[in-house]
Amino acid sequence: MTSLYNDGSFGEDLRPVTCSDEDLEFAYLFEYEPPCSDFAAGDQDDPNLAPHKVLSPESEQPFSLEEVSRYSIKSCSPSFNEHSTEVLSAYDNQEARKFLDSTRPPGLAVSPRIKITPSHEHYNHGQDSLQNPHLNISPRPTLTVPGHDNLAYREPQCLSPASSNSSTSWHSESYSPWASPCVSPSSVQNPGDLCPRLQNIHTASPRTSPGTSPRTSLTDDSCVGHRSPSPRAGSRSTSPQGKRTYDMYRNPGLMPVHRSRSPSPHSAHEDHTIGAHYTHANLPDAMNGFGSGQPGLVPTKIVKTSTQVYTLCPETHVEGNYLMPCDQDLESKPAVEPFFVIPPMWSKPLVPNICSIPVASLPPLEWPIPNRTDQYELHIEVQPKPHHRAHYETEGSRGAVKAPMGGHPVVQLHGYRGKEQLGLQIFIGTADERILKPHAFYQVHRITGKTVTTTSYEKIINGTKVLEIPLEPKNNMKAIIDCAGILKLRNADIELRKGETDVGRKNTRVRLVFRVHIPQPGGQHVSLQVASHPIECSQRSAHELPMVEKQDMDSCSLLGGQQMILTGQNFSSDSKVIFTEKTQDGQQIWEMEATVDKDKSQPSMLFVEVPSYRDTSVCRPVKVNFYVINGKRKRSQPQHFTYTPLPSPSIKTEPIDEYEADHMGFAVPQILGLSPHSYYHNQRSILHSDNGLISSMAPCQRLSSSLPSQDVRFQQQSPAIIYSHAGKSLSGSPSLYQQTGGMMPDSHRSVLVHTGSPAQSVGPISAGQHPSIIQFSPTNHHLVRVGDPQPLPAPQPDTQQIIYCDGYSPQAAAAHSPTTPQAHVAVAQPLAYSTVIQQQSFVQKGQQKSQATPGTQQMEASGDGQRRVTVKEENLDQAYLDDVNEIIRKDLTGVHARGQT
DNA sequence: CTCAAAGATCCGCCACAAGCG
DNA sequence: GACGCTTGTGGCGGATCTTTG
Repeated sequence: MTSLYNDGSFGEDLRPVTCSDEDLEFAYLFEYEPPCSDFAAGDQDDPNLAPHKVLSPESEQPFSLEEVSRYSIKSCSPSFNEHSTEVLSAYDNQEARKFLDSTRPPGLAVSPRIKITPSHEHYNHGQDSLQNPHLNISPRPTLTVPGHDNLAYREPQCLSPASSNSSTSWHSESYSPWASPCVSPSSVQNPGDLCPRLQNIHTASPRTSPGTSPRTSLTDDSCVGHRSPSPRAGSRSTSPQGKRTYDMYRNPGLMPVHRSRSPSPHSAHEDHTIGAHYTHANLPDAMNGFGSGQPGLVPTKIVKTSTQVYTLCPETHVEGNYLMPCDQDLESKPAVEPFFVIPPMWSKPLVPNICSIPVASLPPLEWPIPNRTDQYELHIEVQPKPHHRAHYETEGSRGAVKAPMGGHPVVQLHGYRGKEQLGLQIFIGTADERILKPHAFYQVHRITGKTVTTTSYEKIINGTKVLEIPLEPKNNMKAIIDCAGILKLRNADIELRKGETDVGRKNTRVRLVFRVHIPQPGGQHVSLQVASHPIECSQRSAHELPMVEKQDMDSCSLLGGQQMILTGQNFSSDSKVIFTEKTQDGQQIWEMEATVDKDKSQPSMLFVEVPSYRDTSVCRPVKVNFYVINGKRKRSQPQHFTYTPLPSPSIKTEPIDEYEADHMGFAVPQILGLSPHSYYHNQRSILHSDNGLISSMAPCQRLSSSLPSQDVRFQQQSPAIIYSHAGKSLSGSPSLYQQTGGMMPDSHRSVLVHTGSPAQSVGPISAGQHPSIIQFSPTNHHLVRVGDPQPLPAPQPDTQQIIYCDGYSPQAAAAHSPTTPQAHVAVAQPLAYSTVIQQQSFVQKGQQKSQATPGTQQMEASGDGQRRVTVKEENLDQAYLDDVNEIIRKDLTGVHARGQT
């Protein structure tokens, strides 16, 4: 297998491309985020978006079907230009690189990240086309790379300036990042082998995201049986949205095509979505803007499907580099070094935006955002079921996420008084204890069909598929989420992605994340986000693993004895409930099986008698975990339970500790309407804390909103106000963070982020205090300090600012790279700051010898450079740990240095 | 190398709606 | 237009094969 990546310079567009060596010979691969409404299409309602004619370079007439069909390159960027084009060269071909470096046009970067296998003959069709004199668009002198004859770079330039961003001769083919990046240039390896009718069908990408691909159309039923050995071949779902056999992937020519008699009620928008596909028949129209009126018809992948030798025409630079076929014998030049042309970022959405706010103005998906302000609240009225079997692309849809009691999740925006509808964005987020971010291995999948009542649109934001559905005042700003399924991406595909550090294995829990952006006067907007409870997406776990959804109590006295009712799934008569206690470094120090009342218990309910704690003399609350286990390795996620000390006048008051913090934390989710038993609600409070961090960012753009700190509700939710409750120095009292970590499942790892100056006073961060942020990168596990070298403008005493970084761009945000885009906010060292990083589930120990407690790293320094670093470790994965420790090491080094001075 | 678990794919059924006679 | 049959599609449940640790 060969893995291709586009270059990191395109940040968020890090897409792995995995091709079988047999399939891959030369491919232009990329995905672009958007839309390109001015490409080969137009908006019938908007004269400014009138279809652009894509003219044949030869005839200067719109492409004909025949002409298009002669081209083998399957799509193109509509915007190849000096701003956007990048040439990627072979990773290990220094010679080629040097050559390219010396010859490439300005503005074209050469990436060393591509590895590719030699070319193969795949697509006679394409080869013929490339040899077609009609394609000899530019008779410019060609340039060959010594020893790499079929290196090629081509920029479509054959278009008039008005449509100069359009392609010349490409078959469009979508490439979906969530879809398997397997690119099969051999879409039709041998057209003659296929159903003759299929030769004229340009199928969807073999890995096209189901929900994103407008269905291809079959011209002849006779082809159906050809591709399915099933006795019910004709009746089996042939939806390109879903059920595809593995063979179909291997041979996309066998891809089913759509002949729906019941088009989706949203089909009018289908082609506005990403990943549009074309048939040969409709491609010319699409390219020429005829007939479609579908601004979203944007090819998202270029696949050259010929072994034709190409040469670079560098002299044309921006305006006209073509991939020129030449006559050199490929076989005599085995060292094929293909180039990959990477598209630009397009900012225009493929879909008609419900949300009118430009994507570039919106916070990245991995940014934590509160679910409420004093004015608005985004709330999940009905949570999704804790299990939902995600479907692979090879499968048919497995439907929309449902609610536990039937129906579907419901989300409502409270407090909105406007008349305009808003767009509710939905994406699949992580469900571990880290900062919520888009899940690398799952994507939201738009469900359409008769059962779906909610209109939805798809878009990609920074590589994450996002559904957008309208929130309408007439519906009381409530949306029934019956259009959101979950698509599972293959682990291998995602793990190959550059910069991806997460592993897919056992990473099967997700959350539905909902966002809304509420425009404010003056062009600002308030963004709110809420995430659902975790959803387990694996097949097996749905049948085997017990899951606790609810517990009727979360604490009792040390003596135990009380009955606790657990509600959940997959309980059995053999289910046991085990209470455990672990130290901060993850060592289990207590385990006790609770008594389960088997007579009362049901598959969805367990009646448990809470065991007494091992030491009933302790005088402080003790947090433990329990889990349900059905047998070997079939245990639920750990749940949380707190033993409270027996009332005694002799109990002395302890300093602020985890327990106190926990209770503070609990107040938050309750206010938010989340289950107090869910660990994740605590994470929400983490996020809120981060929002507090965000609020400290400067120089940033204040986007919203004025929040009276006197609002009690907001005080209970706002991190800034929570801070104020904490008393004085934030860092001096890490309880806020400990509480969060303390509630985390043992099996999880976490990195919590805290910022604040010890000198900071209560309330909103004040001017001149230079708060700093160590922000855990959602993707790469790097910590990025976001400092503020400049005194912050003093916020109004009664306001809270939600600030997004100035200069934020999709590229930056999407990069999923902490080192790129936000660099402009990672500015100079703050004059004084404090950092508290708390990790749980560490495994590495002993790096810091001056730990106050086992498994805890703590470093303090006082004085002007007041800094405090507190790290707790409990069973964190090593990889995880390494990243953090590196940051800590540097941080501590700096502290030491300061201390010495 | 073996094994088990998890991932990925495949198979087939059902319900329902639309097309059609 | 009603009816019944056929077909297409979505939505599963479960089995099986493959990969991974």
